[in-house]
Amino acid sequence: MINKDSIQHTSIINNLTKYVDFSEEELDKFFELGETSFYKKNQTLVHKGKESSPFILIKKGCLMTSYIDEVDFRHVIQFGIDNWWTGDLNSFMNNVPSIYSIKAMTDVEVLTWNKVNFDLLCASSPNFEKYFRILFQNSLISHQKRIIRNISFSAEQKYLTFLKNYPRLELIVPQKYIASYLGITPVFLSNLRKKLSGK
Amino acid sequence: MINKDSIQHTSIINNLTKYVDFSEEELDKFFELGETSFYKKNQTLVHKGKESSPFILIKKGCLMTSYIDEVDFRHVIQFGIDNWWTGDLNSFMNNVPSIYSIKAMTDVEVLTWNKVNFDLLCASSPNFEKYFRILFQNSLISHQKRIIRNISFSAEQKYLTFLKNYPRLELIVPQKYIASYLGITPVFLSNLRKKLSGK
DNA sequence: ATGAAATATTAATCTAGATTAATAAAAACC
DNA sequence: GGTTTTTATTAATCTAGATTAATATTTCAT
Repeated sequence: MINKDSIQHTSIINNLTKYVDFSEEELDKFFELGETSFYKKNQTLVHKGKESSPFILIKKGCLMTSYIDEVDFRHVIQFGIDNWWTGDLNSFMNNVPSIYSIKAMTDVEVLTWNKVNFDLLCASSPNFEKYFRILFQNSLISHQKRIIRNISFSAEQKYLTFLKNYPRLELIVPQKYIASYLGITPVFLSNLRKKLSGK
Repeated sequence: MINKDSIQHTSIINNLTKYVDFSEEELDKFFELGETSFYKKNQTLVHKGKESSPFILIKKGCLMTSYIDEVDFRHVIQFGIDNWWTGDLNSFMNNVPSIYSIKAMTDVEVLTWNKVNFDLLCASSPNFEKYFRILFQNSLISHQKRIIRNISFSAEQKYLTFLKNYPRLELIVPQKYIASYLGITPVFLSNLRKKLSGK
């Protein structure tokens, strides 16, 4: 049975089958257990300290995940775009309130799984365990690289790397959030940009 | 069949069965495919840019993973102790030379898997996929927390958090490596320690 | 135990990036 | 389309942490 949405789902399927050889039925199960929803730009999907986070696959658009500290200061920890997974993993897996806030930077369409459906999915075939193992593994590798950058790069190097890694995002996301992601102040990022543009 | 080493392996088994319900046979397979080796303090297990990294489970002792940059400057990215997994995941999974150097901080005993044996292990039972999925997932959660600390904590906060997270390590590991792990200079860490001791 | 090498401390100076505050430019709203 | 709100720029000042260099301490090899 071919899924009704299969045309829109092509790029997701390409992504899934990149590492694991899923059958038609498995793919159907995947979409069947996921729930599609839409959010408007600037809407908050997950509120810090309130509901637990679902596991989110972004179909279209851009989401921003941030940590809000004790003095209500926002620290951006991730941007996600088309085909990226996001969500507060800890909140999701252990059903505790999210420590992050997740907000739409553009209108977005997402597929989400709650813990129950995620467990059903994993239980339905070991291929999903494998897929998520590899997904987390790759994510871990890039998190390690980011830590190296944090420790050893200057603000300028971090910014240039960001531009390389997320070429589109500068046009979509307010600069102050990019500064926060890089761990620098918006004022300093503005100075940096001026300096770089004069080169 | 009870494994000969089973007494020494108790704490590893406790760790494995914490998240996944492994059978006796599965545990046997685990130890059968892993290779035990011993290293002396200060020995380098994995050389940056040379061999690919195995996947390493530390049975006893302390390993340090560091990234050596273009100008041969060392950036410590992880300490591992008893029961921790370590290794250059990317190098291991894709069979490319390690970008990290892994060095023994104490005499160590490790169990290692090469890619072939890791794949055999994962293929032998979906329980291993599940175990590694959860392992990577948890590791991801703590990497995210570390990124938040990197972005938002002062050197002092980072150091205090380090002491809480790794209470024993300060006595084992030269201070300059701890400074590197925190992303500060050894000189500044020394100043910090003096300031803190006077409180 | 003794000397050589590695590590840690201390003090002086310097700088990348923070902070504050005022102005300019963009977005958002009715 | 004008007004309010949010975001970005610019400039002046400040500080956490870096750098350099000299001294003290610890570790290691013989």
